Amino acid sequence: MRKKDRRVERTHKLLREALIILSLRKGYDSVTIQDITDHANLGRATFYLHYRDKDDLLLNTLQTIVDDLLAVIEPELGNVFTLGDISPILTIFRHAEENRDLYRIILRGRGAAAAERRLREYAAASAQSYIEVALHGRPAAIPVEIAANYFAHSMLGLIDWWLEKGQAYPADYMAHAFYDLGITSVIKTLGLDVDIPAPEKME
Amino acid sequence: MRKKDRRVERTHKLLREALIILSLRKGYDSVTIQDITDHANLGRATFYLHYRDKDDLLLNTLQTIVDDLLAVIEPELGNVFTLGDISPILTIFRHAEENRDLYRIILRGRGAAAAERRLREYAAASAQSYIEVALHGRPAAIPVEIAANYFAHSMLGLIDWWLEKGQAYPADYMAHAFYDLGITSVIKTLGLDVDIPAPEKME
Amino acid sequence: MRKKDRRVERTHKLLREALIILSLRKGYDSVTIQDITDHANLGRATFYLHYRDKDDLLLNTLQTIVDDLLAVIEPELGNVFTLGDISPILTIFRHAEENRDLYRIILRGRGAAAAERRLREYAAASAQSYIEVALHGRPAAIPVEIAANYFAHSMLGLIDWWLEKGQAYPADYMAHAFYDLGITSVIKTLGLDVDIPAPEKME
Amino acid sequence: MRKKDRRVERTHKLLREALIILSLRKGYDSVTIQDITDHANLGRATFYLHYRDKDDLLLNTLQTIVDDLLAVIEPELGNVFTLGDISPILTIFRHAEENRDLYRIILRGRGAAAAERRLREYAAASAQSYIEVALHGRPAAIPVEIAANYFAHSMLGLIDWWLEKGQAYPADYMAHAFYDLGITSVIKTLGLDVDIPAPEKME
DNA sequence: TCCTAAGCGAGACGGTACGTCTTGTCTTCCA
DNA sequence: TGGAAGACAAGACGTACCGTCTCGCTTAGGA
Repeated sequence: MRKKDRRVERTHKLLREALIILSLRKGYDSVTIQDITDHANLGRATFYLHYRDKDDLLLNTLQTIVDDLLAVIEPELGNVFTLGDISPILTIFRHAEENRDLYRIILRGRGAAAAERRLREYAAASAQSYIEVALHGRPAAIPVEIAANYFAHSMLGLIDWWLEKGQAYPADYMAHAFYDLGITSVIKTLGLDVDIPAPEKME
Repeated sequence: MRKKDRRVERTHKLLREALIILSLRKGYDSVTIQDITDHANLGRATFYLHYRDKDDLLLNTLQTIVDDLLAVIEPELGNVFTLGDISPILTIFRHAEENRDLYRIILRGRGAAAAERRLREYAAASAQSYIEVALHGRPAAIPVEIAANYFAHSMLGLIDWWLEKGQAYPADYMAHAFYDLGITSVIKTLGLDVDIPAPEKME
Repeated sequence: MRKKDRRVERTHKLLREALIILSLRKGYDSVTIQDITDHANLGRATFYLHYRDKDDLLLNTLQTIVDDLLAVIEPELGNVFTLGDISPILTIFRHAEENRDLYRIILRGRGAAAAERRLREYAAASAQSYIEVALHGRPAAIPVEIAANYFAHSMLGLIDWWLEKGQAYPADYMAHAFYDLGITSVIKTLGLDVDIPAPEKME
Repeated sequence: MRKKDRRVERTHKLLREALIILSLRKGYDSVTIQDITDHANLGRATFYLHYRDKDDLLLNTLQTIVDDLLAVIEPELGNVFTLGDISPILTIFRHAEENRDLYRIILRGRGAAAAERRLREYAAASAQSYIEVALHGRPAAIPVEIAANYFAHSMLGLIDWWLEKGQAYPADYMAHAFYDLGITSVIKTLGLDVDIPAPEKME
């Protein structure tokens, strides 16, 4: 088997980075393919050897980040997961903070719609499957899909606002606030009877 | 003052309607100015006599809808408002249902980003000011802006999902679900001690 | 009826002139659409409002010149035409001299092949029809199409060489030389018995 | 010194043949390097190991053919040559017929301009030098270069037309026709007093 | 017979031009 | 005088080739 050209990986990285930097600077959809390749010191045609269009590049970039998050959060959820556990929420907010640039581009609309939708759908689907696991087949007081979508959209909406404000609050603070605002009521509204830790004191 | 040419109003209406119809058919930002004016039986240049660009038209359309909602909800809120009151929520979900086409275009991303942002910011600002009124200066347990943004994003996120699903649930049902999922926890997290009506039974 | 925009005619003229000048300067098929529109001070897209591609522009330019030639030569041929008459030959060589730039671009290959072919075919067809008229149905010693093509190609070949050499000889001299070299033998080979004027003296 | 790899010769042959076949099929300048190397089952880069560009390949191919013609015609001309001799003309038309594919590609414009020009110039130069030999320093009635170019262009023009028509007439017939149409008049116009054989009867 | 340089396949890359599309401006004409 | 028609500049799009290059594999021919 032929060894894959090591240049390709470098090219992908350059393109991803250029897209993020330029999107922050002038807005995702004012960014031109030419802008990207100029910034990456590549020929414009080279872009098309690797990606179909700008959205394709963004979606690929999103995927790498999502995979990264999953690698961290999956084990956490898998082991000792209860719906009332705050630690995955903490992980998510911290991950968002670390990758704030990409999150902002995707969440703060302006054209990155395909990526935004995919992320929202992904979050909702994940929430739904975890809720279903937590139910063990018991009936829920309201349809699970409503609760799951509520959860996903409210969390992403809050992250969006938080990042856009320049992270005026620390990630852990936001995670706790979100936990108090959203998680507990979701659990109760669903009629689940889990052990909810008392809200910690925050100053 | 000169009376405004009645034709102008008609032109505006034709353009607004064309934008909505075509956006639903092929997605807001695949719609071309030419598409719009063709559908409205107007010359393309005429468009520019009235609006700066497509976003301008959409924002104007949004404004007419928002004004419409305000005309209904303002009196409600002004009179007997308590944070625990579900009736404004009902009004909002019903309004969304009636104007589902426009809401979907604005909320379901794909390019209508300026309008989406404006709507979200407007909702968050409204929420914040009503919360502040309800606090009468008492301190809140968490920053009001967090709660307000949480509220606005989660509601719009839920509406978005609901409309996109083809309104599988009636507006009143959704309003109650949202009330249970979001409002009560917002109130409690803020440390407000209002009279929360017991969740109604829904079948 | 709407009167045609006078700008269009000006644009056509600018494009034709730019094509000719630039083709002489750097060769027809090194000339870019961008080159043409830059030289004409027009936007590149404007080119495509008027012509399908570069060949289309050249063919249109050719047509205007051919029409111009026909306007002069048709009456000559129509009236007192005999095959032995030198005056149409004179007219052609003079016309070539006046429009030397365009003739050179078309005849001196390098890509203007569609135009070259059309011109050659046109010349051959014209020659053939005039020969047939001159025959009044009498049989010819060799097929007319051979003689006609021989005539057309040899004349255009000679014009090509002459122009490319920088017209080292006057048009009238070339016309006489061509007459002596080609016309008389064509007439005799066909077996026509026309009155051939004795070659004039040239110094 | 290393002996040259026999594969090279095979590669050259494959490329030449691919160029000819594909040029006939879709026109010389619609043929891409990729087309050629695909057809020859070679890598695209390999092409550039042997030729600078497509024209280079065609010119090389032309050269092999011209050398081939010269090998036959040179002895003929050298020995018993008089301008009135028809046999070299016969040889040329027969050679064109045998190599009709290549002749058509080169003569029938469409982009093979460099090769066409070279062939025409070569033919004209040959003609001129033979005429000069025949003159033995006697003055000619018209400049030799005019006669030589007339001769070269008319012959190639006639061959072009003949091949393009699908050789509706046999090579020998065409050679005689050309002889009658062109050679005799060239001789007479130059003022040469050679022994011109009476035209043979053709049916 | 081995080994070693050449021939070659594969394909990334920078570049240039193409023809298309949409935008927003402007001008001319018509009702 | 408002709108229709449409010319125009600008500029991005995705595609197609070009010629260059690097990387390894294969193989022919000299040691």
